[in-house]
Amino acid sequence: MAEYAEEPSSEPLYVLRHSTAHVLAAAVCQLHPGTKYAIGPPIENGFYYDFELPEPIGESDLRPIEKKMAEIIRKRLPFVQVKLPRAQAIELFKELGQTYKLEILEAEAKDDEVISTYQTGDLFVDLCRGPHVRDSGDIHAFKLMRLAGAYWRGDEHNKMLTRIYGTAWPTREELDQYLHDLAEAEKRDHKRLGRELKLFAFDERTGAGLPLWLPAGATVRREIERWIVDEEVQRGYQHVRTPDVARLDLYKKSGHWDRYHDSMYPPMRFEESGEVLELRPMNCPHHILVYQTELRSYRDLPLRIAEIGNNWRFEKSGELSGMNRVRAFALNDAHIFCTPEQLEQEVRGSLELAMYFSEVLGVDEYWYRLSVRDDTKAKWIGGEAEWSAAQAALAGALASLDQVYRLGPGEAAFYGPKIDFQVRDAMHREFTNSTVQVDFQLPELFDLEYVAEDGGRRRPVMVHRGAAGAMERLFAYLIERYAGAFPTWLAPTQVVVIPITDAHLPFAAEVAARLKRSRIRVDLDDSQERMNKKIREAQARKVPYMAIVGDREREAGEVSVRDRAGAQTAEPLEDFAQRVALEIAERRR
RNA sequence: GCCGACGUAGCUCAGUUGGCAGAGCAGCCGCCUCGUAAGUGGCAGGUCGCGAGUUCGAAUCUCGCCGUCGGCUCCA
Repeated sequence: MAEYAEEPSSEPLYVLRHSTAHVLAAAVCQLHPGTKYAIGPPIENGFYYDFELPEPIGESDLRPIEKKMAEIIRKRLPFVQVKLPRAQAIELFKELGQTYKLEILEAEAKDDEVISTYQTGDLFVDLCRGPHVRDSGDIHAFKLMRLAGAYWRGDEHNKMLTRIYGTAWPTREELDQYLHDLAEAEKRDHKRLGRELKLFAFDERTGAGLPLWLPAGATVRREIERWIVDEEVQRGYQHVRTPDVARLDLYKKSGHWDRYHDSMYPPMRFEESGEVLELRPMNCPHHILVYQTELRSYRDLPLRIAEIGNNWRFEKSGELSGMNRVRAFALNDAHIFCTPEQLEQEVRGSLELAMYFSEVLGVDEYWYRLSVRDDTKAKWIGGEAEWSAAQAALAGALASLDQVYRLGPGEAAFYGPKIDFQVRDAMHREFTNSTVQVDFQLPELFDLEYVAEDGGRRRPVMVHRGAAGAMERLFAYLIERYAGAFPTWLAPTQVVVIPITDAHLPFAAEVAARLKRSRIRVDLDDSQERMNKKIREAQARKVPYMAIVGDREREAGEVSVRDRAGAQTAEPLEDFAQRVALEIAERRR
């Protein structure tokens, strides 16, 4: 997301949106005298502007603001750049009572710097590098979208300002297209499809952020999990099962309680015994305990402990979002214990596995974020040398795979840097799916050791990795990626058998039985409905194949196959069963 | 948690200025036996999210909770 530190850009769309933000601010100041304006950058698809308003406003106030903006646009007010010495700029914004602009000037401008301001006619003046369109008449198509609160400088300890989001386009047609695309994206929304396809449900009686996986959704998940575990075992991972709770002390020792107790479930305290148990927010401490069940030799390393582990995090209510952000989730987790020499190779192996999972599942639009520390010292533990060794291993592994990445300063885990696989949902919001993290700190905290060749004790390094991420978030992604039309191997129902009339039910049952023998998930639609209705319903459920049978098929031992794209073929039942089974076995997309 | 919006039948939504709660789809019971996206008739279904308050009277107004959505913050 764009910030005030954002480099100015002369890209035309960027300029247009930035200029529209100025017009928005001008309109708001006209309608709400006494408004202080903070920052108003262009962003992907639009712009926003943050205000401190003299009185609270609601969404019904947006319409009048749009009208005022249209008025300003009709006046064709020129955008004029005025350069001022810093002292004079400070004087100007002081007179205007624009304290946020003063704060920016004082924090970011050097004493001798010439300050750029932009005037919109005589209505509005902003601290701004520009560039801008020539005059407000160059703005042809915009719309205010919504209202939101946003903390000044993105810090929740600061005052919350009122943010107005808008969108702007060169032409009316492009604006309409954008709005149309938004509506289309909403149809792919996993929350909507989750309900329509009966994949999962939320019920306030279980509590916020606690999904119920319905039979169809649980089927997709089971297929993914079976395959994941199988692949990992194949690659030398050792799958374990560890409990969802542990003594609170375990998380105190790991440092998690200290840092994250606000978003951990409250400890369960038992009066009689004095025991204090805690729902686990992640799996690493348990896997460390697995490591410590034996004295480990260098010959055991790398030791890859894996589990699809349930994690419990009490996310703030406003942070919950469908399946993307829940309070209970299952992570495709593993912790690799290795020597420093093995580190880069293990990172590389983890990346390759995550890439492979992504490819087979169809997570095909992602990029790598190398998440590193920033200079907020208190957030990170461990020494400089370890952090740079960790970062070198991560960057080295990416380089060895010829992958480019973007840096994410301040996005590291508290114990070390990581590579995050970043994806976008249907509404273009960014999420982390897979992750590979290097950790020198937990081995230290838990005093992990292995016996080296020379008989001495050494400290292993840990790689934390979620190759497919959390089942919930992955599912949300896949639902949106496929708009609910899963590849056949994942589809909850793979074939619906549809008899043309009740007279064909016995043969339809035979067809279903034959398909089931090949472990194909098949439904026989024996409802009292017409064939057309049954086709319509199978289509709505996005079932990959319909096997439609009547007299002709019964006589020939065939099925009439209609796929969900609408293509039709007639083929022997045996051929159909085999080709679907093959498609499933190959996990074809 | 904070800002804004929202919560009416299983789902999607109507419900005038406060005056007897509606439709379509889904469900159930019939009839129809049909060749590639909705055959047809009937029946049933609602503490209007929950709890207070205002009022002769509240789905509608006020307040507090719960939940959902969009942002902000957070994301081990």
